[in-house]
Amino acid sequence: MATIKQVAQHAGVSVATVSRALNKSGYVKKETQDKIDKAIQELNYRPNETARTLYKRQSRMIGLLLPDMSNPFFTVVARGVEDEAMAMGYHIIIGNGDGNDEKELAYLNTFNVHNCSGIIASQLSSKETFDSFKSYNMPFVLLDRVYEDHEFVETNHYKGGQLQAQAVINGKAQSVLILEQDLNYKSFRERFNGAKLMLDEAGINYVSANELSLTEDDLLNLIKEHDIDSIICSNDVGAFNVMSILYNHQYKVPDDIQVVGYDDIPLSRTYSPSLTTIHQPAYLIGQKACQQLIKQLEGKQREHHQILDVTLVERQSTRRD
Amino acid sequence: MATIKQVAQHAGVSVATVSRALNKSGYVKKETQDKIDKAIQELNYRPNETARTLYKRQSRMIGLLLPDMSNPFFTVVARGVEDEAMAMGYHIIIGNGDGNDEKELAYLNTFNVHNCSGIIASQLSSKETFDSFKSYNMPFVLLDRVYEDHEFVETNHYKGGQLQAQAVINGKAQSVLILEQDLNYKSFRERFNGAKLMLDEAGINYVSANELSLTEDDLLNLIKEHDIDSIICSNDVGAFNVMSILYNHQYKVPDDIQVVGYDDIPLSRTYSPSLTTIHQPAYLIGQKACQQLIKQLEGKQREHHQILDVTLVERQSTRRD
DNA sequence: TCCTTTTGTGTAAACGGTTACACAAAAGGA
DNA sequence: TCCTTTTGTGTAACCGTTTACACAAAAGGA
Repeated sequence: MATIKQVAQHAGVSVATVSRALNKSGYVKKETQDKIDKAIQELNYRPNETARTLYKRQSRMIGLLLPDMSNPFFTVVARGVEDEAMAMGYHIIIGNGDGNDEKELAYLNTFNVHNCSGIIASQLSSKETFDSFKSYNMPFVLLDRVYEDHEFVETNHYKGGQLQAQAVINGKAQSVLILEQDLNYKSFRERFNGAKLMLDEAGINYVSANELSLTEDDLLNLIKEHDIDSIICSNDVGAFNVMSILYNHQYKVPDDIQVVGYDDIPLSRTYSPSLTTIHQPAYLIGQKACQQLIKQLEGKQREHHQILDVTLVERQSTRRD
Repeated sequence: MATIKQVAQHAGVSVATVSRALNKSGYVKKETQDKIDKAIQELNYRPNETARTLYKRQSRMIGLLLPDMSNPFFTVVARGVEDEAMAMGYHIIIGNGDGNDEKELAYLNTFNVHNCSGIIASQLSSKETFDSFKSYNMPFVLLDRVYEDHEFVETNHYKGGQLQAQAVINGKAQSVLILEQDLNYKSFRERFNGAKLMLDEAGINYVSANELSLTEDDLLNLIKEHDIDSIICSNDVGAFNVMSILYNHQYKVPDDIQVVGYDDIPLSRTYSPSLTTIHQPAYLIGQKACQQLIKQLEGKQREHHQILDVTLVERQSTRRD
């Protein structure tokens, strides 16, 4: 690879001039600029980002920390981040935290020692991790599973919960099972509260259980015991799981039991029966978070808390009047 | 952030000694080592990777170029790469090529100017891109959609195609529709050939069509026209799509039409009906590719062409005797 | 014309590490 | 004891950029 020194030599100027020409900083005579451009062409020169980063103490890289990119929701978020970053001339170092403190901190460290200019993170699994993040003094934006006292992009989970309830109410629910996830996260808690409120108001019975620790037998028992006719799941992948179990035990969806998901991942449209779910603008979340981070980096004005809207998508897994 | 200079000062030694202590290169007296360790502790020092990279002209980063990480198959591959890289002390810069020459070259360039030590790439969309990759003289390993004359990790696509045919033959297929994808890729071509051979041998009729350009109406027409009772899809996501269309037009899977996918993405197990498909060890592919690349980086001996096995997973979307 | 400002360029010092080289002290061998 | 080898450490160059500073030439204003 050619270096700036070689370009300078080839063009018969100093490296400082080449650098100025390159970055359009400072004065450069037209002729000189042309000579330099020609030299760059001929040597196929591309400035070394590492050297740049070292001097500026800032790389044009963004650390992206997700719980697990195998989850289709986060995959789409990641694409949103990635495309936006690419468009703005940034790049992504990706990490999967797996809800594991140590891994999260390891990635935080990685991002730091690589002079990433900022971080986009979802689900810092403990308050301590979050505090560590703050202590690094790197710009960062939280995503989806957020802490109130920091910049974030999320969706309206409370409304999402309400809409889930609305969906089963539309299908004349009598006895509902709400499958929740870790209620330590504000997002899950709000969905849960939203759904409960709505069901309470409608005077509909419900029970709840933790989706993560629920076995197939647990589920079937709950259904029998409470005569469940509607299930609210904490995400689409979970809903598919539930529907699969129902299918294998001769429950008809939505006639015997209706199911509503959360996320609206791409497959929920083509699943059969297609899944009624809450649409979260995953790609947009990623994009917005990236935009917000870059604004933060550049010291531009911005909203510190973006809350995006969610909508109910009614498909075949719930009943309709 | 503390620098090596500060550590040196704090410990009362030179930077060279600190560096040697850090990297366990060269001689360092036990006492000195202890002093340095103490200083590192107290200053919370972590060496700056950028500076390291600049001198060594090698970062511990690997560029990962995928067609599109929204595809669950590649997501899992990516996790395999990521976990393995993490375990070996490397990190991943990720890029989505979207089957687009320009993007692929842009990422190649990014990886290069960031001094990535190597690249793992899938689907270089043209021979020219592939040649560009070679011209950068960076170590790289191809994945899944490979060129014969370079190091790669892939699966046995020919066998995969045969197994797909086997699956529908097991279900007493009479008239098969094969949905293929871009036959310019060896992988798709081999699957196609494998399936055809198998069907020919069994004396079963088949027609084929390109899945990417196929509309819903096209599909329904083909089914009617050729009295199709079995469909071989080029991947699981495509199979879900097909099943969704069949479901909406009152075709029963597998009784009227059986469907077989390819990839065995996580959801194919919970889909209802669960999908008969070809299991590709996606995670393992990622892992192996990463291992192979790192061996290449370290000049270690290795297999240049790894071909992993695939298996048929028979589930509910095909008939059985 | 002389003085001031603008334009254009080069020299050299950073950025934060690694390592070649030099050299001194300690250890080992005769 | 003297010589050789091993051990331990520091100085300074280097990696490839950016930029502060110095300075000269050109342009502009009176």
